[in-house]
Amino acid sequence: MEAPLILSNHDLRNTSARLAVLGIFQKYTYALSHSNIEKELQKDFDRVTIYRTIHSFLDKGIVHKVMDDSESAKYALCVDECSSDHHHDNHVHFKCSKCGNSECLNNIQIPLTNLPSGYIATESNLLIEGVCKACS
Amino acid sequence: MEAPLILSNHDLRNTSARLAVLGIFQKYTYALSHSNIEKELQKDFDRVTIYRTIHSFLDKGIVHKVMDDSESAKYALCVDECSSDHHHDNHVHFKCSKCGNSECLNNIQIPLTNLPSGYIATESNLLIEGVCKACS
DNA sequence: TCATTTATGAAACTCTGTTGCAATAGTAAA
DNA sequence: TTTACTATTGCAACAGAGTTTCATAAATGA
Repeated sequence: MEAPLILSNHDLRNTSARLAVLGIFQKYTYALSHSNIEKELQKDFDRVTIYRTIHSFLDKGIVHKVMDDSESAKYALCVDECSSDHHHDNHVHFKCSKCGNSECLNNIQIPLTNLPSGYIATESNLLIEGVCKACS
Repeated sequence: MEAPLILSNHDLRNTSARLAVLGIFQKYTYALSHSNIEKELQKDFDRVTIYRTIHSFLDKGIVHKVMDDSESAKYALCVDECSSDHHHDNHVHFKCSKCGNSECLNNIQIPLTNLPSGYIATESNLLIEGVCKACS
């Protein structure tokens, strides 16, 4: 989908900062951190603007947070099922120990797990670490 | 096991900082962050000492890193199978969205996942979010 | 085009985590 | 017990991640 349409569909104004950041997310297949995005941007947006852009994307369900064991948070585009009400809640991510990139494996479902009694699951995230296709 | 014995078994000197931090890990059933530990300590150890203590515990396999979606890293005691060579590599953690605590579910194994061809898994971490027994 | 609302930039700040170095405490052996 | 060696600690300084406030600028709907 076109970036300006994605923004307006999610009730976000079409600003140059958002279009630029969204374009970067669309360009990469793996999860990006704030500093990844900052370096990739041509125009010099303020650090704070980038943080706020990421937060607005998170709020509206355009991107989701990717957990890996690196210091800082990473984000990746949601698949179509995500919305601001309800993030797609069964993510599998793969982090390559060689290149350090984290990819979403959208086609793979997390198998259900039997929790101890009294525990109620609402969301689950599986992070698999190893060597990715490009590095093996 | 007694704290001083745990330290010497893992080739770490018995210092007051390490005994104090290890005592805190033994006291709580859920994963702790650096700041959790700092607040909990009676005696005023230097921030850096606490960081280094956590790192030495990680190195020696006394604690492992717990991933959740919070800003800062959290750590929890390893089960007995861990060693400095080989961390137990199939962790399931449960994060409660009410109290915010992350527990290790040591009895639960992560089901195997079929990866796309070319991907090689060496480790996997499953984070389940929801409501814990104490909060439900 | 105008008024309103939302987004941006700048500065200042907090929190997390690291590094280098000198002083101190543990440990093993004499 | 004392010594000598090595590991650990505290301190200072730093780098990076992330947030808040507020005045200015840009987007949108009328």
